[in-house]
Amino acid sequence: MSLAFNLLNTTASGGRRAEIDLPHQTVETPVFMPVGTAGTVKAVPQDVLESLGAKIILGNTYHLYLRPGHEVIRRMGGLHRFISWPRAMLTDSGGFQVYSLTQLRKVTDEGVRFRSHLDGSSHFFTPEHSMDVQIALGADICMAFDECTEYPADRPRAEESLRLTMAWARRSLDHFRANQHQVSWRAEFNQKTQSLFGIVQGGIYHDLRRESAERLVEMNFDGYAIGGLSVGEPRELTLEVISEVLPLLPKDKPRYVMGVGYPDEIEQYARMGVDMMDCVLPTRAARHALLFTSQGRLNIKNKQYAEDQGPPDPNCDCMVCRRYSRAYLRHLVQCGEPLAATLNSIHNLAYYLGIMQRVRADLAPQPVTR
RNA sequence: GCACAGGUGGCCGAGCGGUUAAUGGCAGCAGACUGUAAAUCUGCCACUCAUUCGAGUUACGGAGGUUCGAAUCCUCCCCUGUGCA
Repeated sequence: MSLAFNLLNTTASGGRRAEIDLPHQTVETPVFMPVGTAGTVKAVPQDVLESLGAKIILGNTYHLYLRPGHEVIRRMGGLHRFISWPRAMLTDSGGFQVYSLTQLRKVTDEGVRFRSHLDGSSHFFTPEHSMDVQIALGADICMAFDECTEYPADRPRAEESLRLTMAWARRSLDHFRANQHQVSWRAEFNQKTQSLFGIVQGGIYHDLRRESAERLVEMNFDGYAIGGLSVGEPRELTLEVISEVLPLLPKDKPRYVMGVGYPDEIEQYARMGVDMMDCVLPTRAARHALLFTSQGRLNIKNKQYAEDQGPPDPNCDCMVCRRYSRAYLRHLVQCGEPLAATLNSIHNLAYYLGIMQRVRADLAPQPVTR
């Protein structure tokens, strides 16, 4: 008893409008999930996230295990309570770190040995360990421990990576099923527990992707993610892989494309039938002074905005655009003021969440006309 | 007034006879960021000409001098800091 997926409408082009009932929140999809790796969506307070309409955010197993430690978080009542986030959460498994910390880890069949990027200490992650940490954290959705395959990966490399991810998916699922009853909030939510998603890998090879999807579906996860994308491959390939994999996934379960994307990408994928997406881009770009607007990219630190009294995006009614000028935002960036990161992040998240809201409206069941 | 220590490109600061248009850092200008080792990284940053390779000009407080060659050595002057009067 973990998750209920209520499909409300499907369009001809494959787009889906649905609701995912999670213990902490009902999430309307397609949904964009802001990334809060270390227990914070960087620079944005939780109450602001709520007012922006964010219904589900991410946390990261690897980072929170290292600091403050999953046992600390367990003792603090779980991640929701620890960071004071009442809505839904999803934790990534650490699989992406197998990819991104390539200089700091060693992969074996058994698991991955990481050297901490914080202090160099050694830590061994297995699928079982990732599940234990994620159960301690207590997010509504957990992710199987995978290896995010890099790009480019030649055929033998993609096969080997897939073999590993599939074996780890099995182990993740078995360990998760055996231990999911331990989640701290189970009694509070009518015996509901966490959900576990499997992750499709296979690089850019369609048959590997297909094999991956089929094997995961057989294992019967609560939802399915497409991973290993947005790791440097051309956009057309990303699109190709998503198009190839989506039809292979069960229609009655959530589909999640991990780590995407630019504003036009998330809109495109959502209209194709992707239910969930997450990306660091809106928040990272914001901290680096790049705003996404209805008129395109806006590098707010550019000199040309020094005396621009207009709002960052004239077509945006977010709390930042309603109140502050481009000139002021640029000034904050120039001064290195922390508020720059906060305001820029709020706008970018508002923009991303706004895109999803529009797409959801478009995908909603239309009133019958006759 | 005397004694030390100094005056280097927008700022700070290396260099102390030749591979120096001058190391670094900051500021400035621009670009990149896709399940966050990222409030990070990359490029440019004297002037003029050239699309590129490049060419030329002016530069290390000022003026002289020594030397094949000076930001670097010498002389005088100006200025700054500290100490003593």
